Amino acid sequence: MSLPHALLTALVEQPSSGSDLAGRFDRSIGYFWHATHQQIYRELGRLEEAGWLEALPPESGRGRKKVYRVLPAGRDELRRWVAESQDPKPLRDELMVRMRAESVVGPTVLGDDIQRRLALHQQKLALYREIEARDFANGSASRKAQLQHLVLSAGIMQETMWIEFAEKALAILETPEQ
Amino acid sequence: MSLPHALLTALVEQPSSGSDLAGRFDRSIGYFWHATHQQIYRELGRLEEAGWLEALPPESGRGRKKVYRVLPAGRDELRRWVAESQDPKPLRDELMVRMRAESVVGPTVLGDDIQRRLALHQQKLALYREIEARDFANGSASRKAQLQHLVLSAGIMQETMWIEFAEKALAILETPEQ
DNA sequence: ACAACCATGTAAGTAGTTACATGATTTA
DNA sequence: TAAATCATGTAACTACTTACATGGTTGT
Repeated sequence: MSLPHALLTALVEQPSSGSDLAGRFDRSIGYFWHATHQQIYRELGRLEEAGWLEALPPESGRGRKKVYRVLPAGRDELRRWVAESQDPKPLRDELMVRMRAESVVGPTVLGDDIQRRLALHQQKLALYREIEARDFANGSASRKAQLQHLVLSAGIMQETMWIEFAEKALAILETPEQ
Repeated sequence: MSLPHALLTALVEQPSSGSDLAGRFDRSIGYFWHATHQQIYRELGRLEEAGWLEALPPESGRGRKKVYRVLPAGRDELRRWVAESQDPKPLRDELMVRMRAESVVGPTVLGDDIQRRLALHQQKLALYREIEARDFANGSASRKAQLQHLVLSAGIMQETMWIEFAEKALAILETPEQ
């Protein structure tokens, strides 16, 4: 279960409010761990309850945002969790189910949807490459930068793979049956 | 939601009982869609309720296995679903969270676990290549065979990518800090 | 002051997980 | 005939999703 630890990580990097976090889970962190604002608020409550976070006193009278920061116990928990061994989660790839279904009840218009998604993945790849050029132009000196670059490059590899797959799929799906 | 359609696909390919399906979801189908026997039995009940499946009369007196086959309505539903457009599911990659956490609270022994998982992925890749050599040795003549080969090759690409990633990660994690 | 939006939250529902139960069949 | 295993199933729980609610803040 990673959501609490994804939040701890995000908050170690930068103390934030729920809505700040929701924003970050739509961008950088969200590229490898998605969460909605409902999940985030609920989990922040639990983490505070567990004594891993504290809410900073509402600053400058503006009674709106509730900014959290990670307590030492939370840092310890995060360090413990990172070192924990985990098995790879069982896969669930909806598209592969569709491909296999197509192969037994097809032909269908599955190709249309793959075409559409191909465009999405090309966009995402372009975005990742842009981030890479902006944030990791030089030779990634520190260990921290190297690890963060590696995470980004995993995203790039995945999008590249997806695009390759989609192109192969289209080649098969769009070839008229003999 | 793909489980019902994964089951329909599996049953179009081959009418089966719940436990047969559980076995197939540990092998071929399970390589891209995981399901436990509890999910399978529950869902078979729903699909029969919906009129998409029927249970064959228990054959030859052995009152044990309940074999299902797909009814025409189920085939129609499957064809409809394949052509439906879907957005890519938001990612949730636990390992990437761990990498990013390592980068802020590390160094930890994360490398040990990656080493262990690297071996698992190498095994899986070897298995996929074996299946490929056995089932798709010749030039994949029919459309059906081409699509099934493509699904398998997606698995091969993914495992290959994972191995590449793990090796890069280990190179960083095992370099002593300057 | 009114509308639009922002930040936080509640409620209800679904998919998937984990632990346990029951009867039927095979094996020692 | 007792033990082990197989096939089917129930129950309780957790994570995630979708839809809605409330009160505070900003802009006109």
